[in-house]
Amino acid sequence: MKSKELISQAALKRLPQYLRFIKEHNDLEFISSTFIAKELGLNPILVRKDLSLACTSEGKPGNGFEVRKIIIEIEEFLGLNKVNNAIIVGAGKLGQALLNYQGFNSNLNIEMAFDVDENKCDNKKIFKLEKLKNLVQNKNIKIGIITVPKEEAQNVCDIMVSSGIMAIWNFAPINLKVPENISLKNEDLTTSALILLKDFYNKNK
Amino acid sequence: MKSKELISQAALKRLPQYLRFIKEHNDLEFISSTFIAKELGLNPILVRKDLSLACTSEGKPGNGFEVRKIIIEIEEFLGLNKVNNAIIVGAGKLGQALLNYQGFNSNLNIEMAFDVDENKCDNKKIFKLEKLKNLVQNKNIKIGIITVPKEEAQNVCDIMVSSGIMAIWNFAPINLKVPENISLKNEDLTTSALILLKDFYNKNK
DNA sequence: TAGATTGTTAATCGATTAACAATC
DNA sequence: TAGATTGTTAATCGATTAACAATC
Repeated sequence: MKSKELISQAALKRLPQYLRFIKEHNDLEFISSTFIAKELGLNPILVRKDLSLACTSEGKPGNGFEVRKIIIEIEEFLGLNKVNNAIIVGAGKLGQALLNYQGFNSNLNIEMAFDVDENKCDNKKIFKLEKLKNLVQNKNIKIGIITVPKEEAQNVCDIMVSSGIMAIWNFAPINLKVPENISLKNEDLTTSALILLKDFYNKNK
Repeated sequence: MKSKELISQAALKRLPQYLRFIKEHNDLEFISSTFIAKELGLNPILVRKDLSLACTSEGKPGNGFEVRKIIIEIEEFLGLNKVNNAIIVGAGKLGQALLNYQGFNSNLNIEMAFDVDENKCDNKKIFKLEKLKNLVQNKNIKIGIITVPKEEAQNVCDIMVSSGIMAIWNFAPINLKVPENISLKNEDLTTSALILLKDFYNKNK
């Protein structure tokens, strides 16, 4: 088995895009990097490079990659076949949107939701925040999602960390402080909107 | 006025982070790149470089940057003082979350929401999708947000483009096709979650 | 003046692309 | 065989970091 370098953040963002595209063409037996690249507006060499990092099977010169195989291999590489149990704190609109989100390929399973107000949402059971530590530890959950207002985010984050949560997906617009062994991903909607607007202004000036 | 190179995507993502941090310290008269960098876990030279791209005023050797001034200049650079009117299509939970989101510094103003079902949300007026083109053109709105299921996303996107929308913020997990003069920002929650999970597994293996 | 910090120029690093021989 | 595509090695490009003289 060839030893693999650590994949870059950039490549990691492209892989789900490839996967989506390849799955849309699962009627084909083979798919080439040329084709993928052209449709997604990327460089074919880049696509090959990325695929070589994620896949164990190799492409067939002249034909491309075996569709059936690389779908499985990319999914395997991205960990899409594992179920990851998570909790969410903050049962406002955004929290509920994530609770109901169909997009997570059963890869991320939000098992429980917490809020200071346990009646926030009518169609799901919401637990009081105080119960978090106990439940998280009993169920051995390692992933936490923060969808509370920014004023409460650091506090919630600290509670999560002290309860054994090791990966935090933060939707509050604030720079959270976490120990460095904790994985943190900020989903900063404000910044995203800003990037879009900037691009828009650049194109139209 | 010194001519500025086009700012990189990476720098553009850091600037809001700086801004947030600097604003938290608006009791100071001066703030140094050293201090900002240390607190945010970045390289001070990088911070200086980024600030030099966004700000017109220069730092004072030995002291740093004038807090009052660079807050204004970064906001100006990021366009945070402009109000950008937008529409949203898809009034489900995620759409409602965005409609109610307090985080957009009044920078992004979602003026109207559309859905196939005009009774989707009780506390806001939702317009029928058919009315989009007329309303968007009358109000001269250039920014559209897509929060519909992925099956409908491309159709909604096409309607937006043909109505004059020039910048699209897409929350559906699908690769939309848009003409190249249109700005498109995909907010792919699935991919985000995946990046977090990957990092988590890397750290804990 | 000494200490801190600046902005600039050059060096390094990593990611993307080009060139090309090998293979189906 | 000819055409298409592969994976690898080397070149390029862009972003980050280092070195350092200038300034408060």
